[in-house]
Amino acid sequence: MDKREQILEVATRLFSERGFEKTSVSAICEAAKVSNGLVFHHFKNKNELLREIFKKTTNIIVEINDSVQKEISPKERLIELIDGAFKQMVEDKLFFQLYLNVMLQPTTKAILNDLIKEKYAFLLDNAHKILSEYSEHATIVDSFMFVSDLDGIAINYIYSFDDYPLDLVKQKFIKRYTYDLGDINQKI
Amino acid sequence: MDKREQILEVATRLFSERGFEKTSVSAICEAAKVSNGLVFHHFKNKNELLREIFKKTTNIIVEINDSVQKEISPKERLIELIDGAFKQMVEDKLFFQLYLNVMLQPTTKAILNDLIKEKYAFLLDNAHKILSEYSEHATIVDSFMFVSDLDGIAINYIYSFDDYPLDLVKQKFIKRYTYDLGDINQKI
Amino acid sequence: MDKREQILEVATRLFSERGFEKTSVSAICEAAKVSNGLVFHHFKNKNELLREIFKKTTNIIVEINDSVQKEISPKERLIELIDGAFKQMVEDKLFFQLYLNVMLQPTTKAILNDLIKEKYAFLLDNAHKILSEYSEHATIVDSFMFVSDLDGIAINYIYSFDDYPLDLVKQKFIKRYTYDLGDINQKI
Amino acid sequence: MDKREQILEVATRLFSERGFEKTSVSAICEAAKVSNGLVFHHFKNKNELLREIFKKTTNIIVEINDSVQKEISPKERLIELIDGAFKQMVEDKLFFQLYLNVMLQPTTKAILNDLIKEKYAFLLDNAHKILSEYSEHATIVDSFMFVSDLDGIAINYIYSFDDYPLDLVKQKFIKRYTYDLGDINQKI
DNA sequence: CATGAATGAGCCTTCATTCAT
DNA sequence: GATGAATGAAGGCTCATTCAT
Repeated sequence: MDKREQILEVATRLFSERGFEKTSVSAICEAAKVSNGLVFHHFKNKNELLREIFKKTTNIIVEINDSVQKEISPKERLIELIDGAFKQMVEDKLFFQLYLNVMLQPTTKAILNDLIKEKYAFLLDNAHKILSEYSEHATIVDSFMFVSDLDGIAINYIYSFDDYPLDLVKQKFIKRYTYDLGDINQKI
Repeated sequence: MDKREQILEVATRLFSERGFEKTSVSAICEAAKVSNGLVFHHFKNKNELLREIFKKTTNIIVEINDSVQKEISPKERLIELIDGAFKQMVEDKLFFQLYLNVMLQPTTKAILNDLIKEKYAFLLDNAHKILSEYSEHATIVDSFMFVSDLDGIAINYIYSFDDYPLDLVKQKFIKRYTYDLGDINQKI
Repeated sequence: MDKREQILEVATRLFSERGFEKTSVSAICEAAKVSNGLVFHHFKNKNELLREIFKKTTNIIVEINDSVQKEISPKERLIELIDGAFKQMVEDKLFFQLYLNVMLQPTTKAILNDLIKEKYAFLLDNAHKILSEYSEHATIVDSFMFVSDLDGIAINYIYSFDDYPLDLVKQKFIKRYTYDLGDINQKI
Repeated sequence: MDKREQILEVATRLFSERGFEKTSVSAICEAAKVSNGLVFHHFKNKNELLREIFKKTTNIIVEINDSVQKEISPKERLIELIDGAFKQMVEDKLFFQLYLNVMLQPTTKAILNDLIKEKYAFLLDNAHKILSEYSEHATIVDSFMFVSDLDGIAINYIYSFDDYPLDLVKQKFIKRYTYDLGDINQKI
């Protein structure tokens, strides 16, 4: 049983649940049944551990976006992208918690600045690619909004209270982007 | 010069800039030119100080929403609400930072749970009122999305990198809500 | 009973006895019957504590040198300076231990670099003044040697083994400097 | 390439440069390009490594003193001894650093106590032999002072600041011991 | 109301050392 | 001989909080 992996796993969970600052290295070690020193044998320091986790977990995003590359129509592809994002909100709540938590905390944001920037560019780029394929009127502003909208929904679903109507929101969201771009933009 | 007020002011700024966890009481006292013990004379503890600040600052939200209650058409009222929200993102960046930061941090969220819940209900309610007045087809789901969308835009504007096209986003956003609800919903 | 003073006192003793690196802050606190945090309330950090101690203790050197300024002949003054230095080796062994220890440890030397430099310049200067008054042939090289000699004797007396013949050394030392400079230099 | 030797070499350098306490075993291993465990395979522990190094390096002293045993006059022999000592200060600064550092650090002194004692006795003895051969009036006190003087000069040359006039000091030092003992002692 | 000394728990990190391979 | 994962104690330091004045 790889103890390094074990540390990563436990740390990911605890960082997500409690936040980075509020998760002590000792807490991780205790939960991972590992000595205190081992963390620093495998990772330069707590910050580097966070970076490692961030890199690893954000690859999920890439995978979602990549999985959409099948031989389907642009519209279906767009819907599938949205579908993937919503599915992930439900299945990887922890991941989203970590992602948002880390982005909104000045300290942690500084630690991960380069990685966040990179990932953000990727998201934007991907959204732009799929939106453009769907509608020739899609602008970069639409991509910014697409990403913002998903973030906003994630935040409200995850951090707001239980009664968030995610399914209904999803339906409206799909309608918004399949209708908006396909028809509205061109009308206006 | 009221020292209690001074503490509140400085603490608000520091909490916003550095995050709650990363702002020590001593740091606040130093910046406010006040002795260390005074904070605990005026506030039960650091958590209570945060609650006080949260209560005070979130009243801005209420005020924005209230200021919209003039004698104007529902559409104008909706536009004015959106306008106010976007204006605040620019003018009260710090306030948004604090708000988001605090909501996405498990610890601080727990501290403020009741207050956040209350404020969230208010926002939702207010959005619903204005949206309903504008379109009879507006559902509660629209309100959820309206709030989500604004959160998402705020997050991306504030925490993403400098090049967020806030003005263009705002225009599209207004279009989205004046068009969407007025026409689309009723079609579908 | 001033706890700050108490910390300084105990720390001086422990630093001298065990060396700076090998004296933990906790050890100081335990010995001074003071809580662990208090050290950092009064001193910025362990290094700064050392600097404070160094400043305070090296003032003894200044005092010795100053106490020689009576209305006596240059020769008597020189002898009195030597006398003072030897007396201090015996009475303030701890101080010398600290001084030498700190100067020869790369880390601590770095911490105190400016202070050591300053103190060294003072010693050299003072030696030069007194030697010059005694003999017009005294050069700066004599001052360097005077200081070196005293350091060497201190080191050997303090760190070598019990049988160092300090009194006899002192007699020879006085002879060396009263004879050497008065007569030899002028011959050569 | 013998890894044991490599460890010894690197450790000697690092101990001299940074001091024993401030040199971690890992630092040695990294610099020696050797695994962490190997040190403890070859040496019982860090202390034993220091002892080994001390034994090895202090043999240089013996060699200097031994190299003086040629067929020359006592005065020349004395001068050559002094010459060797001064040359070493310049050439083996690191060695002196280690030697002084270790002697003045309570912890390390304890570790090496027997070895230091032994080496000190040797130095004293050797000085005494050479001084006695040169002058029948030389006493054991002269030997103590001879050793002290050299230590003092070394300390001041190595740890004081760049401007120590070693060459001039050396000239005066030779004069002192060739003149002092040859003439002064017998006068007084 | 206001100060600041004092506390003590907890945090991140370092490090000598052991041990299975 | 050689590796490097693993341990656990200890270190310097931070910080919310209390309390005498």
